Amino acid sequence: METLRERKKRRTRESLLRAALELFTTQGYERTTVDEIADAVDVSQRTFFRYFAGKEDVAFAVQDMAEAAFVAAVRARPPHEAPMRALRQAFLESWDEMRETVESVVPVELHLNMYRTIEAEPALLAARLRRLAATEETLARVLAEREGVDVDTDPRPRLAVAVFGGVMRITEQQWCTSEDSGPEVIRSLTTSYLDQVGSALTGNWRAA
Amino acid sequence: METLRERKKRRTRESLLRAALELFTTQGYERTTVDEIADAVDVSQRTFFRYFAGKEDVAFAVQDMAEAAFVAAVRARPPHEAPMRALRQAFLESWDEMRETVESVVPVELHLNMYRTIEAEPALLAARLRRLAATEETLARVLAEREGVDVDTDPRPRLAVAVFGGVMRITEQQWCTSEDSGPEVIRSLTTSYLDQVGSALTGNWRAA
DNA sequence: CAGGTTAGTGACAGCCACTGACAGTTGACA
DNA sequence: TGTCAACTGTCAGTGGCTGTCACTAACCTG
Repeated sequence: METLRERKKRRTRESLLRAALELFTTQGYERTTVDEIADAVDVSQRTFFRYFAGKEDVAFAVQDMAEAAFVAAVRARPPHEAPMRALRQAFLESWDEMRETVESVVPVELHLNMYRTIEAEPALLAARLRRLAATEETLARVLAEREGVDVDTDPRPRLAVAVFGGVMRITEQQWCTSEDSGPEVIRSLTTSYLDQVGSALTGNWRAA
Repeated sequence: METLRERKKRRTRESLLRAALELFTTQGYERTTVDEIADAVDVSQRTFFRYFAGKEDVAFAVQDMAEAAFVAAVRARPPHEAPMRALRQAFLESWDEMRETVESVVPVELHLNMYRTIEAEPALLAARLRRLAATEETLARVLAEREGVDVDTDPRPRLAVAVFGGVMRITEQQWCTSEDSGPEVIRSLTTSYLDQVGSALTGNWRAA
């Protein structure tokens, strides 16, 4: 049960989040000031900073939720599965859940537009990559535990996750530049790219 | 032949660079203000911003030089070489040249300390990852041209480079946390990790 | 339901990175 | 030596972000 105070808090937070994404995607991240976001929701600038640690935080609030769902899906995979397969299956499986999680806060369309904005704005791209790195560290530890190896002495967990993360990043990038922006495209691009990693490493691409 | 004006400019720039790295590595990046850097060289804050686009730029000035040398080395590899091998060989080969390039501006010791600082400070790590992504984009185009494939339709150049970049990042990370910080360690770590990528992808690590 | 307690808020002042405008200074060159 | 262009300093201003303090609204206890 939610108290009145909590309800008000949640409404303020979600209003700020939504207003921020709307402004970021329409007029750009750099060109949007915190004052504008606060004004759009009719609260003081100081209040904005009580809900979000900074302008960057609000931009990634939704992505963070989706990524958390993905990490949880990886944790839930059967332990006998090979590492790369666990990552792949977790991604495909958590797809619908991620969508629901997102939809509960902001329109999916808005969330997808944010991906394009992030890719276009250097400041956001840098933050995105750092966050991705943090997630990769978490995933590496999960995989290491599953396989019973020490993440600090055996580089393979980190290597596997780095490759997977690289594929995810390239997928995002390609999806952002492509015309048809349906959410299912990401899904097929990811599996396609994962399948091609092997051949990408063993040179002589012309033969194919 | 260098004119007096040019000499003064170069001296000011290198003084600023050195002072900045010294301050960043000793007292931290966030805790160092641009005013401090300018004061250390006895120049106005405004002048600092005429030499460097921002606080971030000065932090990566040396890395940028080293990376440029690496990219040039990749370009110089014989065209018949397989992509991943070209990257690996270029890295090993350009090692000494990178060291010379660095030494010509700041002490190598200082430069190596910056790697640790970058890894430790979130703001710098984010910037580092974004710059690495930019370099990867360049490398992908170089590889694509070598192999005669289209970088926009064939994902393999970007995939290969992403894997290589991932290995480089993990190498840096591991090297930063390890005790012995000799420059040769990076070299051996890189080759070792590159050799293990294959087995990292094909699961069942316990068997090894 | 009256009281005090606590959480959330707004207004203000201040720090720091960064930029534009303008004026002063110094090296280059005829 | 005088002129021009490059370099620099000063000043004012913007935007992200933080600390402080007083005020109000919501909660809780008797």
